[in-house]
Amino acid sequence: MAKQNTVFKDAFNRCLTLIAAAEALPSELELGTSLGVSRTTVRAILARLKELEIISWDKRTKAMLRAPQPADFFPTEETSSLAEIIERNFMRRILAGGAEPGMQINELELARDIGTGTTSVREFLIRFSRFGLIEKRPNSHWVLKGFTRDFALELTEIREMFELRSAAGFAALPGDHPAWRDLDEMEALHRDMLANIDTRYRDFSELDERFHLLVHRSSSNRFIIDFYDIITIVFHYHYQWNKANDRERNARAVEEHLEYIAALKTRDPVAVEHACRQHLRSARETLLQSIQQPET
Amino acid sequence: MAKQNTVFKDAFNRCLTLIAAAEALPSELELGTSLGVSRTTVRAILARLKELEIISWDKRTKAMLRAPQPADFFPTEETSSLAEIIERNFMRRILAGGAEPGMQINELELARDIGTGTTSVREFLIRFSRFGLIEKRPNSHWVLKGFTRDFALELTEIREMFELRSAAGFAALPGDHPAWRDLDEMEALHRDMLANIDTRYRDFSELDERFHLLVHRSSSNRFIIDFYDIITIVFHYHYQWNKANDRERNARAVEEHLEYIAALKTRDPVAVEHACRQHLRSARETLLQSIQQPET
DNA sequence: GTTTGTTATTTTATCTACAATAGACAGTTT
DNA sequence: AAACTGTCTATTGTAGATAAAATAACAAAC
Repeated sequence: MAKQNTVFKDAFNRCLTLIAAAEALPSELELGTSLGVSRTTVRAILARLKELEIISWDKRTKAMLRAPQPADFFPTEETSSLAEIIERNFMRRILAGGAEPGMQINELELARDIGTGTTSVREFLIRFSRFGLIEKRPNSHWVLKGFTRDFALELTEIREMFELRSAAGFAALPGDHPAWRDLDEMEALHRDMLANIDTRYRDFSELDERFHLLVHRSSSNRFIIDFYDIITIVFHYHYQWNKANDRERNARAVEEHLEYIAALKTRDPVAVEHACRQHLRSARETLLQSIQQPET
Repeated sequence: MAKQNTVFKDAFNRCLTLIAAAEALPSELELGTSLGVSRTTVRAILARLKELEIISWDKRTKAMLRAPQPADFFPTEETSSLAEIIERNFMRRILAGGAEPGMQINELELARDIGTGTTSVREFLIRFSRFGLIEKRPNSHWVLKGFTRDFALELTEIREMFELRSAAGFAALPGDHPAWRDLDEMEALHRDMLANIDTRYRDFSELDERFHLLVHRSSSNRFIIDFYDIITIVFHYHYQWNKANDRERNARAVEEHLEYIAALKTRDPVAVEHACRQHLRSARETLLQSIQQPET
């Protein structure tokens, strides 16, 4: 197999939920842009919808025949791209499993375990290397540097520099900048979550990511925004892995975000810095607490 | 061809210059470590040396038969790794050639032009993408973001944050830290160069890189050190490409480095920050001047 | 003028194969 | 017995091939 048709399968599934609501089907081109795929793929999707007799399709007359059933969807395992599969697999190994720093990483072995070719694994490792957790020895293996205390400290040091700068930049944005509206929206989402924190606290990870990204984007510096990818992936997997006290931790974090947002709105640099530092301090604590070994 | 034997050829050449001086040949293992290659490669080198009748080789008795001739060396074109070739080629295209931002990059075309397989080009692009000059559209092409004024400003913004922090960290190192000796050595190199600036100014690029790396290393933060790769590659190719007034520019920079070094030695945070800012300001000016188009 | 049918072409994502290189182990020499 | 060498195996680096997906072109249909 040269290429899995995961793009098709994933778009097909999304298309099913999309059309379940709407009655009339839009044009091919329109469907393509709303699903984020090309016309070739859209036509493949339409062909399959017709085959399953979910829609009738003759030229530009497309009509719903029946509502999509759960059985119509492709299984979710088949909709993730290879890169996602490899990432999940790899992160599970190095975060959950006992992966000691210094361990060697073998491309072929990794590929076999995941059930994929070496090329994809290789490309993943190259992309992943920018996160500073692995390192390549040319003509030889990769070395796992490990999710150590040092790593967390170095990561948060940069994060704090960047976030303080971004926050100051945000507070200095002109009053008619669209970011202020986004911030209002963000505040509403936080208040919503806080009101129903007992049932919603698991969704905090995603909200957290969106909030900080909003702040960082105001820096309009590609290096700051790109660096946030590292934070995102680390915290994303970290949340999945370390669930101790997450209800309280997240509730506290939502409150801190609200204070941070309020400070931004005052546009007072001193207040912003104070709220930002406060939140960053507890984020660091949370991260450090989850790392067992007291590394040098 | 599955793999070029550039490691062998390069190591062979270095071995020729190495043994030209020494009389006796060391053991295979020793030779391997001093050339930075494995025993397999060392044995291939020895076999060729014997074939060319430069040495006699029987088990552990190895003796020089004649001095190496220029003709014995492999041509330098054959000693660069594929990654280096691709990098040079690509940088020439995007820096020297008129590469407009927004241009599409085609893996296959690039590979054909360079005379290599697509895999290597692809891997290069993935590695290179962390420099923020190109961006990938999944399932589609790469987009050149271009070496624009914006890029230079974003790059120098981060550089200045990191360097100020590193410089402050350096000044705070304990007095017996080995970095102080390295700094003395670095100072001597600068004085040497300044004394013969008319003939030596072309070597400044390399000295510059070494000096700043020394400062950054004191941060012992992998993200700061890694980021310096971007600075290095940009300035490296930038020097090759923009030679206007380089004699004066470099002379001035050497002087600034000496002031910077002197400030570090005082260990006075205020003096350090002042000298550091001074140097960073002129480095930024130099970079910006070389970018023609006044981008938004 | 927008949408579709049709068809062809281009380009990426991924697999497989193979030479170069690294590394391990056992045997040999001093 | 320590250092070195002969031999073998494992792994990486790279090329080439192939299916999925994107892109393009254009006439026909609405």
